[in-house]
Amino acid sequence: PARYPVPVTLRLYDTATRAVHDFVPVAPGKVGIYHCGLTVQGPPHVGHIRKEVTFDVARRWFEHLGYDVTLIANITDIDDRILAREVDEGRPWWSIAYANELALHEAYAVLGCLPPTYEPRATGHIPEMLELIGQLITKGHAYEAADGSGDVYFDVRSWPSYGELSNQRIDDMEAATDADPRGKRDPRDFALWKGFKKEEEPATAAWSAPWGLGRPGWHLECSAMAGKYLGDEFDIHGGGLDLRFPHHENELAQSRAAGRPFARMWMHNAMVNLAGEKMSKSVGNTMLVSAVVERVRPIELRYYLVAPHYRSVIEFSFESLAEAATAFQRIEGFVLRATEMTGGVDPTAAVLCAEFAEAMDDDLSVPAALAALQGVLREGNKLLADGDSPALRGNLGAVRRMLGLLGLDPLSPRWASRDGDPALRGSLDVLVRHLIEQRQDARQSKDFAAADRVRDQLRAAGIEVEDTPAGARWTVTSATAEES
RNA sequence: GGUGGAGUGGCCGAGAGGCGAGGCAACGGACUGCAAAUCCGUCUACACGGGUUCAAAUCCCGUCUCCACCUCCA
Repeated sequence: PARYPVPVTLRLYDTATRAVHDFVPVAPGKVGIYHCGLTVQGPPHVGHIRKEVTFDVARRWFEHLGYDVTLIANITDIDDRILAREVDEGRPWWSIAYANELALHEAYAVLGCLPPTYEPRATGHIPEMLELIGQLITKGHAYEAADGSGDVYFDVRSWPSYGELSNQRIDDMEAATDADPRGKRDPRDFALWKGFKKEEEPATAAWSAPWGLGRPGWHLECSAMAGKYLGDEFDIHGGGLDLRFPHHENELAQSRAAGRPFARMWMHNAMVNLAGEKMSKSVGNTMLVSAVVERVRPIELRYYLVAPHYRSVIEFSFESLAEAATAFQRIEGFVLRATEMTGGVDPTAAVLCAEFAEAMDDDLSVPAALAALQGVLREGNKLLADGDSPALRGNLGAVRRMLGLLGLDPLSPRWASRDGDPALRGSLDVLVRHLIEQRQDARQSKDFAAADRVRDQLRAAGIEVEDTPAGARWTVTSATAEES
């Protein structure tokens, strides 16, 4: 439940003004966030999922601050590329879109992202889009194409502040579309509605409109859906930085031209690069989420994506990914050992570390927040040597609280598959304990060769034994390899 | 041509005028039968050339390199 009023502590970078501002919500205690989901022309890659993870962390922090969060992420399930794939794949475009939508949901779940409040599909919002186009035509900001194609364009020259988001002037832009005027008044005018081309496109991809059969333009979809679920004015519009222009610029122009104030601020995450270039389908250098999670555990991939600041470019490599996994294992190791020692704590009851909160309030500075976590963790590791104690419980709770806010608590039910079936694990524990006792006896009688033999046998089976002040503990180290 | 962003120690990755984030790796020490884990310590960096200042990785000028956007892109 939201606390009212929520004190303003959060500062966020706004792409439109290129500065950090205090976050002041449209409605007290509430925050509405819209971020552009996926054009479901293929399964999600690491770059796509970085965006999901970024907004998932933002959402968790807003909720922590007491805001009632409405998070909307759309699914663009109709566009040129999806239609083009119908021919390639030999099945209907809508089937391809849906399959990729399911793959996106799978990736959300695998990476521990909370589902959005709602995930509207473009094809389900044609009436809202037609209404918006109608308003724009009435106000003189949109027109039907002169070539009889049935297209409707936004008239950029009619909107003086066009370019405000990306800080560009129309006359400075490269007019790449000059070669193909398509009945436009200005080459930079963009399509709100695309007339149906019956000889090239399936009939299932056409809707009727006052301007004839057709389908919506990409930019329009987001304006219509954001307006429907968040209102004419809402708090944050997000997405990948590559969408700033033209997509977000166009959304902003058409929404404001229709008389809607639209997003108060814009939040963009930086790209994931691969081999020095933005990961993207057109470049052909994508790394699918499904492929990466065969190499590292999903929680480790999440750590890799969350740990740098969201506005810093990530240069993807398996080397740096492996390093992140090692770094995370140190954190996880403490949580696991301290939980064994204390019998577990309730992280929601823990006090949140002030440095962590300050870092997160400062434009979601996860790197500084993790540094704060490391300090608490180091203290916890010292306490661990002395056995169970209220202080250790405090540190464990604090660490898990911080991790939970980043979606990285290894004991969250979300990651429960880590140790496999609990019943199987119980059976395994009986057997491993038996071997550990044998080793213990051998050590007692100083037969270290025999003791080491037991340890080596277990290691060969993928089980690592460590001696602690409280006795030996074991962990499965090759779990991921065996599962896949 | 236009609009933004970045170049930090072996690596990853923060910071943004003075007090050296953090992690990984390496090395030394403690602990251990030996390990593992952990703790303590070591390794003193900011692309280059000028300038401002008592003081510059941080500000200014110039140069080089890289990335993103101006075409579908998270």
